[in-house]
Amino acid sequence: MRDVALRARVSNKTVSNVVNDHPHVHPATRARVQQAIDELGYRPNMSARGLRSGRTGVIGLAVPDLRQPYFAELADAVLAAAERRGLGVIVGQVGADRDHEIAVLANGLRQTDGLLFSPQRLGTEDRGLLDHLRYPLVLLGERIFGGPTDHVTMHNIEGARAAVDHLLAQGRRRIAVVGAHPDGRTGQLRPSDLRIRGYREALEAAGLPLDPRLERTAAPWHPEDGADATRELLADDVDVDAVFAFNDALAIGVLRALGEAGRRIPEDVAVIGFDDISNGRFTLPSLSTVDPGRDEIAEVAVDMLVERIGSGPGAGPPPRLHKASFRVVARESTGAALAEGASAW
Amino acid sequence: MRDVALRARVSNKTVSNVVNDHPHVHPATRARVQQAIDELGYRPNMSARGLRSGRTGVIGLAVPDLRQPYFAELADAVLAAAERRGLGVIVGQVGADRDHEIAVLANGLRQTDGLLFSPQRLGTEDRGLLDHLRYPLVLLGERIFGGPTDHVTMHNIEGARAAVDHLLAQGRRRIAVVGAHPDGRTGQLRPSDLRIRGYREALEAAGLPLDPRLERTAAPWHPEDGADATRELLADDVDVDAVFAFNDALAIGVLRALGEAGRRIPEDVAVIGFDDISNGRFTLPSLSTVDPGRDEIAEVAVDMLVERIGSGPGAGPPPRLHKASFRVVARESTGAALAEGASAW
DNA sequence: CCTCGGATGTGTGACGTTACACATCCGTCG
DNA sequence: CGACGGATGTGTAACGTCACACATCCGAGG
Repeated sequence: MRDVALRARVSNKTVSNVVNDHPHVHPATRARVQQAIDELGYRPNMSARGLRSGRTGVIGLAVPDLRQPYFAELADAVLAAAERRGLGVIVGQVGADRDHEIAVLANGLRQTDGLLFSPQRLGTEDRGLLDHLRYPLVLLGERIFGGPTDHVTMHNIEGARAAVDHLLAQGRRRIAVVGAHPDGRTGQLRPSDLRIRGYREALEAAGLPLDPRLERTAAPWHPEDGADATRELLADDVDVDAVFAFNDALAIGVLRALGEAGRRIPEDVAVIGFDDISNGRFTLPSLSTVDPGRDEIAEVAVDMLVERIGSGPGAGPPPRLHKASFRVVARESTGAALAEGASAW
Repeated sequence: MRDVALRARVSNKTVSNVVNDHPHVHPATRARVQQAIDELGYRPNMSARGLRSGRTGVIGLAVPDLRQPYFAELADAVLAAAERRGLGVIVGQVGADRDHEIAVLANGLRQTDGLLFSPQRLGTEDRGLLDHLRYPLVLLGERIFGGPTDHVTMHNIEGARAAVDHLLAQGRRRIAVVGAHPDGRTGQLRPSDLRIRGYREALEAAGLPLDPRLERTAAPWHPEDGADATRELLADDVDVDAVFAFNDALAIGVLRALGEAGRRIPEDVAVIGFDDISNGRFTLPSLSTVDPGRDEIAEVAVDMLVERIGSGPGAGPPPRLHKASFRVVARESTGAALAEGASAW
């Protein structure tokens, strides 16, 4: 910077002013400085800027695993949202490791101004960990409620209910779910707990009985788990004309297991998932699903984080909870051939 | 840091020595300093460290789009490899935008020590752009050859040839490809050009004729493009008993289009893809493919970049080209029911 | 008993940037 | 015509860390 200043015959503060688009720089001076910058190939040193300003211009995103399409697409959305705001994103993979999650929470990600964190193992019972953070944090996903931080989530109950309503509207009456989890400790509010609640609400509202044999557990939510659960469902000889899988990865496994068993989709069994991963468009048949508002989640989460970073520790508004809007995406697997029907919220 | 030093009754520098595990610190002193660190909750300021050392401990990874499973899985592998070396990774999505790629190349990613870059639009003809970089760069993928930088790639020709050999070994004789590109400018060596070369070599080695009607173009390589190309192939009434799709995303579309047309897989038509994305395990039928050695690519690329960062500009070994080892993964879509047969290279 | 050298620890300054307080210039207004 | 104020530009001092050159201590060997 000093070299640029000497070459342009100005002080280095003026160079700084030019680089940062400060006002009160004469156009001629600005041009001279810019030329010197170009000639010398000067580029500001981000570490020094970070040291001086206390900001790095980089945020962290901690997700369990990018190989899960949902998180890859979430990362995509967050990266895009951050780039629009001139921020870099350091991505960290935490895995499904509770200790690793605690470590990330304790330290944040190095070199970042704040963290977007989508925990998979930590739950409501760990909310105490959030009390004395040294950096701005915005939580994504369902696993911690009522903590002292901002939280962006989706309409799990309502989305699940809309998915089941969609199946009911197609005349289905024996609707199974795949992806339930055994009851956890009190206060656990996992996505599976919420989604099964939406399922039960929808059935009850329709005056249909609940049948425990229709509620199948599956964990983790990978395709093979959905396939296994479906094979067991069929082996138990339960009467079933539709399956609501708690995410699209499970649903892909459900499609596969039904296909193996010779069931026609959607004629014999309709299938709907949750997440709207892009792959669902290309399964055979294409997969109906619930779009949980991923882009909105990313936008809002980055906005909240930026605001927290800007307002400094302690200050700023009280913790907020934002639920993104969702819609049912009807495709072939529920017999809604081409209609991308929407059930907005 | 000064607070820690005062509390532990040592100098600044000794705190630094403790933090950095330098030798020549008395165990008792180390313990006292560590206690002060814990009591004060001191955490080193990475910006200052970066300013002082000239390193940030963060590398950049620029990929076209994380929604493409191949790149999501590549990112996963790179993140894991970087974490093992104590490095952070700033991920940038460049899209399929030539100007954006040039901009990334010109500037690197902010706040990073070096860049792993997987270009999608830049080609051999742009190699001049690499001549005067201000930062260490390692290229991933096929699109630039013979430039002045390290380059990690896969065995495109050999992998494609092995895929076709696998089909030939199953007795297939009318093998189509999906994913060719129209001839580009001279010197273009796109993956499609290389993979089609492997295809032709395999056929010629087997004494089979080349049939232009069997070589179908498709771009970009998304599932719908594979489905479209397959529909056209079938509409043209070409005799075909196997399809080699140039990546797994295309192959998923191929499976779909064949299914729509009532062709049985693999009885009527065998299908093999390329990339070994994890989703291929869960299609119906499961997808045979070529594992291009993604983990090896990530490991080697990060190693090379770390080495370049360490050796400073200009120094270090001459540009290297590393080709990862590959293997054919035989699954149901080529009739190899359960065997995860390997054809190592 | 002295010297020497390894182990241990210290002070100072500089990395590149920006904020602060301050100078200077020039046109305008009373 | 003098004073005032906005526009424009300057010097200096930090931000937190680590490297350098340098002290000091202590035990071993001559």
